[in-house]
Amino acid sequence: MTDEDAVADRLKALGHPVRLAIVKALAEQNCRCCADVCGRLPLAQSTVSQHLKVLRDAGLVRFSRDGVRSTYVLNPTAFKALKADLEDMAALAGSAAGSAAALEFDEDCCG
Amino acid sequence: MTDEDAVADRLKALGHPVRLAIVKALAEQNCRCCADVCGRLPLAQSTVSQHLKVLRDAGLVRFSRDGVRSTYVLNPTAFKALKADLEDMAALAGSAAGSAAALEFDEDCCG
DNA sequence: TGCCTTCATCGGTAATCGGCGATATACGAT
DNA sequence: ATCGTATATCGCCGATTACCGATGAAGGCA
Repeated sequence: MTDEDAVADRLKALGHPVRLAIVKALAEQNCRCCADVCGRLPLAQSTVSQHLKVLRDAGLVRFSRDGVRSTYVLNPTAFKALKADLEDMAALAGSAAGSAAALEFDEDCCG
Repeated sequence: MTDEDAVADRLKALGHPVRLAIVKALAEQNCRCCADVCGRLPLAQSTVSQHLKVLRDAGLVRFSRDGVRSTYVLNPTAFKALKADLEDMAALAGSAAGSAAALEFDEDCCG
């Protein structure tokens, strides 16, 4: 898996409203087991477990089993990396748009 | 569509390696038509057009028709907004992880 | 041992996605 | 009017996703 694909996987993992809600839930309290997350969402436990697995596989969430419970914690490193990627894209988008505006007077772009 | 869903849609739109490559291509040169993007990717024109539509529908890319050509330009506002969302999440993840680390000495979390 | 709780995984189903070729649209040039 | 170019859309398909209920695995407790 290339680096780009890993970024795409993480973005894709976050690209679902339920998983965004799960991330929010995990952020609200620092320590959360699966049942807690289930309690906040109108979804079956199996569904929530699968979404948690997606976040886990993407590396966005760390997980440890404590006896019967599983504890899920957001992985700050992954989120920071993703933030940096978005920053890069935003910078590129900004400069591209700036140049494009300048080119409104220059019709022979798109060669 | 709620605000959260819009964020999810944008993340989802970026959550595909081909679409990331398209964003990169659009960023490299400030002005790009569909054929240019097609030239960089080993995909059929119809496929590229559909990916561009996904990016367009998500609001990540602006588009205008100049005669026969379509010009696609990255939308810096959308990228900045997404960057801000990721910053928020990274901050939440950071504080949550910090508290979780502190809780390594406090076993009675998770109710 | 047997029961309860917690969570993960399996199996099935409906919906969506990603890709393609073919076709449609729309414009410029001849 | 016709042709060629550039792009969008349609129809189709195989693969994947999202959801559920049911089942399985494993710890805690009586």
